[in-house]
Amino acid sequence: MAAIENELIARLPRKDRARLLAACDDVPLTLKEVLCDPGKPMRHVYFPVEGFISLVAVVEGSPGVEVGMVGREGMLGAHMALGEANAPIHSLVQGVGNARRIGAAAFRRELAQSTALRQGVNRYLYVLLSQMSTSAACLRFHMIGPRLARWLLMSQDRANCNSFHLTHEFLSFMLGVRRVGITTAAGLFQRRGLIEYSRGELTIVNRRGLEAAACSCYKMDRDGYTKPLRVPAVGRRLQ
Amino acid sequence: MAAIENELIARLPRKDRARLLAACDDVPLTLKEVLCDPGKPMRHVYFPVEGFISLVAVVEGSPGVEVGMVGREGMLGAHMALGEANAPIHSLVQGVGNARRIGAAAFRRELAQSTALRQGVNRYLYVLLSQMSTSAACLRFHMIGPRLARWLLMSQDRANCNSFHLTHEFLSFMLGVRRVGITTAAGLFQRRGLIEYSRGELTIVNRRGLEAAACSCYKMDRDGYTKPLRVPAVGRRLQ
DNA sequence: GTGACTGTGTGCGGTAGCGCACGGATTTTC
DNA sequence: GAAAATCCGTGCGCTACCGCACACAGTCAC
Repeated sequence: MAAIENELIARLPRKDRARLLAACDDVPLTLKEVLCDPGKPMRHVYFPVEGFISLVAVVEGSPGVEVGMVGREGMLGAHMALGEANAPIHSLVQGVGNARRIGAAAFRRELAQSTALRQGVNRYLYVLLSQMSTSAACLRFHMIGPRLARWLLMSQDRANCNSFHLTHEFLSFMLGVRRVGITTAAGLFQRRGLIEYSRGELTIVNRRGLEAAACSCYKMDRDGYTKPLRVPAVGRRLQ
Repeated sequence: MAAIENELIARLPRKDRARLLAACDDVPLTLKEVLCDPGKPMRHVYFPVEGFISLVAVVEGSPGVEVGMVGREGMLGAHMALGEANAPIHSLVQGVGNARRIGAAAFRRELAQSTALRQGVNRYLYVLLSQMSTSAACLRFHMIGPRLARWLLMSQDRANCNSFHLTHEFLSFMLGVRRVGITTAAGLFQRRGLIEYSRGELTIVNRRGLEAAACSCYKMDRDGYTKPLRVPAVGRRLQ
């Protein structure tokens, strides 16, 4: 097993993990690659190992906005476990890296064989629900600066690396604001020594400072991943 | 069986339905009743028959905002099927009526016994995910007027009745805007003959007109409930 | 090296929605 | 029937963000 592994996979019992990995391909995640479109059937399920994927909601009259992020802690295509073949949402690669990929049918077979996998996927679906509702409110009430800080921190957590390639243009798309809004907010962070960037290469310099600048949703998201990992015994029965 | 029934329950095979109903209480949904708080364990699962429930996300520095609606077409507590006892979000009764209520443990027993119930709940979870992502984007990009129209239409669909008790104050809370914003938008609708209201009693007069005034998210939501009801055969295996 | 392209900074007018505050109208309370 | 509470309308200044447009600096292609 690689030194670094997707966490849902890493938590599986050895036997289940081996079987799942045997059914997986190792694929690169290339920047801005579109992994699925809403309403279209998904052929594969992805377990990111490095890099991460953005879930983007699009409505009429908008270029889209990010409502969720999938990194090493999660997976893309969890809804397959709900018996739905079609993707509910756009998703595209945001941080380059690589992922374990498994075909839809094979994934269903693994689900049928592994209780632990079902548990992990279900738990992740729950986290996703919580994350989306938080994102919705954050999107509505919080200002660009704090949201940008949150986004950068979340990316760093998932990409596991303090510098990544992203332009203001792209960030503005993710946060659903104007490019200029990003320029202003990022410029402020740069002057305060929290980040540095130039021509699409952004580096987080002062993580603590950024945490202070982020809205509370960052903390909520983090808690979302750690807290629900313990479920009461009675809840495990059916998984 | 009552002339009107929750749709998830109505779709169950007769035997499963009878068993589930036997385990249910019939409870009234009273206005502004809080059915669960995030992070706290849920004791019951609700299947609304009439009336509906709002899912409300709260973040720091906001009074909250609605991110989802549960009516006859859905249920509150679907996450139980994911093995999580704790509610992911606030939910409170928004339209009075009544619901089938079942205890958490009993619900898990029913899930274990009924494939059809598992299918229905899973499908509904999928719908909820789609609905939330749409809501997030709608919240961000659409203006008060169209959002208000959408909200009224969605309520009407769920409450199954063209007039309900709600004040501008409450609407402003649901949509995450100022009360005055609602007054302005609703006043316009009233002058255009789409709705009528007075002291907390609001009536939809011209549904067509309201549909024209609503943002496209209304249609997206509707489609969300109807379209995914057909799943490819291969997807059913595990449910 | 020249030109094309990409990424960032700045400026300007416009506006949807905000916070706050007050006034009038109807209903409820006692 | 007087007092209190609820609900709705209006007005005013403010601000965060929008759309648009342009200038400038690295970077890349050839």
